[in-house]
Amino acid sequence: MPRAIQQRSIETRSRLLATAQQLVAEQGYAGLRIEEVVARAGVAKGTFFAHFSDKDSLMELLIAEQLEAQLARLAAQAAPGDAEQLVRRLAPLLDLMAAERCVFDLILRRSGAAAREEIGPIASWLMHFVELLANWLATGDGFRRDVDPGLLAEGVQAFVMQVLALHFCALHQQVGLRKRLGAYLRPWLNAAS
Amino acid sequence: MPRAIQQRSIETRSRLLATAQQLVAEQGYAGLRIEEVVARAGVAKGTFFAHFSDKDSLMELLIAEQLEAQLARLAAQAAPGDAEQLVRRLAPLLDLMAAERCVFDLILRRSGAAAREEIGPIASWLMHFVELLANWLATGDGFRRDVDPGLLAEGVQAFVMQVLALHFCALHQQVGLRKRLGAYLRPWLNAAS
Amino acid sequence: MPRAIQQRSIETRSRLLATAQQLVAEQGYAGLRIEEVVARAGVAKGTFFAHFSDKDSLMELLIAEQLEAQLARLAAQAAPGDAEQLVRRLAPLLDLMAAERCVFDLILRRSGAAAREEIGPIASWLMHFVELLANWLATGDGFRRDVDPGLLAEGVQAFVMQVLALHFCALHQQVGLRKRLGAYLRPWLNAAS
Amino acid sequence: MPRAIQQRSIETRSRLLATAQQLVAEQGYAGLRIEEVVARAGVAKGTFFAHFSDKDSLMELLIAEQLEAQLARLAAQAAPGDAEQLVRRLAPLLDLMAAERCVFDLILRRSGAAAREEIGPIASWLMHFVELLANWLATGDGFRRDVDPGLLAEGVQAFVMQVLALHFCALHQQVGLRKRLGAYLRPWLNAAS
DNA sequence: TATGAATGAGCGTTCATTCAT
DNA sequence: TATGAATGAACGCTCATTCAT
Repeated sequence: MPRAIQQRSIETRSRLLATAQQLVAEQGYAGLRIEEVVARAGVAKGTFFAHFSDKDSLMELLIAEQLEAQLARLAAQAAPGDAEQLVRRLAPLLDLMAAERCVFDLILRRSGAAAREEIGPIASWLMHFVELLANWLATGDGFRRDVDPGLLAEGVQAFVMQVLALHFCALHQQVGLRKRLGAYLRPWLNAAS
Repeated sequence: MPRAIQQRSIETRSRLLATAQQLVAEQGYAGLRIEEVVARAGVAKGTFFAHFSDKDSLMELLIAEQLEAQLARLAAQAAPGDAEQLVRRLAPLLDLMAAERCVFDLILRRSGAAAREEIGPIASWLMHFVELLANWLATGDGFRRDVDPGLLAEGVQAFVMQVLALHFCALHQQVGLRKRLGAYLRPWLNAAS
Repeated sequence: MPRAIQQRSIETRSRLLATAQQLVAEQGYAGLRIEEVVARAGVAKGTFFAHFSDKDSLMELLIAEQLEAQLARLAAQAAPGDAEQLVRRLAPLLDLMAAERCVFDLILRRSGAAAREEIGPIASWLMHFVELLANWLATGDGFRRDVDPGLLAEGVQAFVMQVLALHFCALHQQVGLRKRLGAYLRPWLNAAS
Repeated sequence: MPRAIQQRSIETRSRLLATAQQLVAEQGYAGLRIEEVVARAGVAKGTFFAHFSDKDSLMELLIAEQLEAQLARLAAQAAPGDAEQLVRRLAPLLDLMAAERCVFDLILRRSGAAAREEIGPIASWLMHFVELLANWLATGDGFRRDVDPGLLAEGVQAFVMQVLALHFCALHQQVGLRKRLGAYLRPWLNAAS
């Protein structure tokens, strides 16, 4: 008879999460150290790994949480009418992903798992995100109709990633994030006029 | 008063490169160890760091060399007529980049520098690659004309990267590399029929 | 919530110390290699640095241990009656410090910390050594009374160091160690006769 | 028939010395790198070692030059009357030697060579310094007469070194340099009153 | 004399992860 | 569940010195 998960366990886990979140807020994801997390949470290192399979899993949870919040915000809005509007909608998401190189890396690393069985929080988020995009693209008048909205949505994903990848290499590119995305999405999405 | 670079220096450098290449051939990029390189090349560790700033720089050179070889091969060919042909042309390049996760990672990390001043071998290669694509896209009859070929070419880059990123996440996806790229490139490139 | 230090940790630490001591006995302090220590102790290098901040810290511990042993031996003896006797008492200590250049260097580097808060093993030893000297000098009939014994003791320290410094510069000076120290200490310590 | 030393050689040597002096002025002795010296002097590394046996020799020359200047200044003055005055006289010398740890280390390392045949610039300086001290101590009325002035002078050396050694270990001790030296020298030097 | 490429041997570091208790 | 000591494997680095040309 497997016992219910103990109360203490739940508390420890959420304490670890909260602590990690705090540390990320202070020092960013790149500066996150398990050592610090456990020290501040007042547990042993081993305890951490009893709750999370590895560091990436923790980070994935934290990042996915932020992404989900943005997704919820997007989902609450009406479909954008054209590429221009879409870019504007995506701006906060871009900023989130562009904040830290390692965040983008993790997203890249975990995003494709969408095609597999074991779907993590980020892959799951991405699926929903692409679904939302597909819905939008199927709805808006300004979008092309000759291509499957699902494929279009994946293309949007590709361009978002491209824009982010360039962002992390070339300096002084913050300004261009949205502009560049717009340049890609207009010919990709817009209905032939 | 900088004097000429000595012959010995050139030899040592190329010996290090050749040795590294050999080791990569034997064990892959992921298995490359500097200690092994210098040991087999018969030079001191300090000598390595006198020639290359770090391990990544060496790897970048090796990878860029392979990429350049492919690019030369492509450049010798006539422009593809449509997306279908283009995908076929790009297949060897895809295989190269898909061979090892760490290779793709390095390419991603270094590719965007194209927009900056200090251009490394990979960024330089990418520039030339995109230029070639742009030329092709400006030439082929089957490609759309309503978008700047340079932008089209960047889009191809985006889709190549997307396809590769997915490749490394989902297992058993090798088969899909080309197919998936085709699915993206057809609507992106083809002239409206 | 710091818990108790585990037994295993204590064992590992003392194993490292014992191994290092052994290696010093075999090859001297100058020949001590961390890699050898960990290899022979059967622990990982990381473990070493979890126990000692760096190589110098380890050496300081080992040296301090020997110095402490000598100090204990001295402390067990009655106070010397005059400078002559004092020099004879100090001979083993001199030999210890004169055995290796790097030992003396470390002692010099660490000795003065006596005046600070963070007192390492050597500085701590030196404090006790000078205290013992002061006690002796306050007791013996043959020592001058017009100067504070603490200051006298510090002077002895100065002369010991001088003698050692000379020892390491001029070759073939071993013979002179005690003689030279005597020459200094007689006028410094002896009661005006 | 050995040719005279070439003019070019002399120039190179003095250029190296001047350059090194400049770099020391900018970054201190501890920051001195042969690489920088030769780069700025516009010669090859090998050339440096054709002129100086090693880095220490160069530093010894530079340091000895400063020490000699101070010694000349001292020699031009009349003998101090007592320990108090002596300490005041030595203050600039103390400051010089206390400026950098590595300077003091080099002096310590080279000072004892006085007892050998191959006398370097620092050992030579020290000999002269101790001679001057001996002269002074033989002259001044306030100094004890029961001990050979040469030995007394060596004692002064010992206390100077002691004071410097302490200076480099304990922080915030600059203030105490002279005071501490005075405390030692008074009982060591002063005529019994 | 001058050159400058090569040497070399070991240190300190990293920190997510494992595992015996 | 929780603990926390131990792991590990390679990297980057140092930079005065040597030596063949």
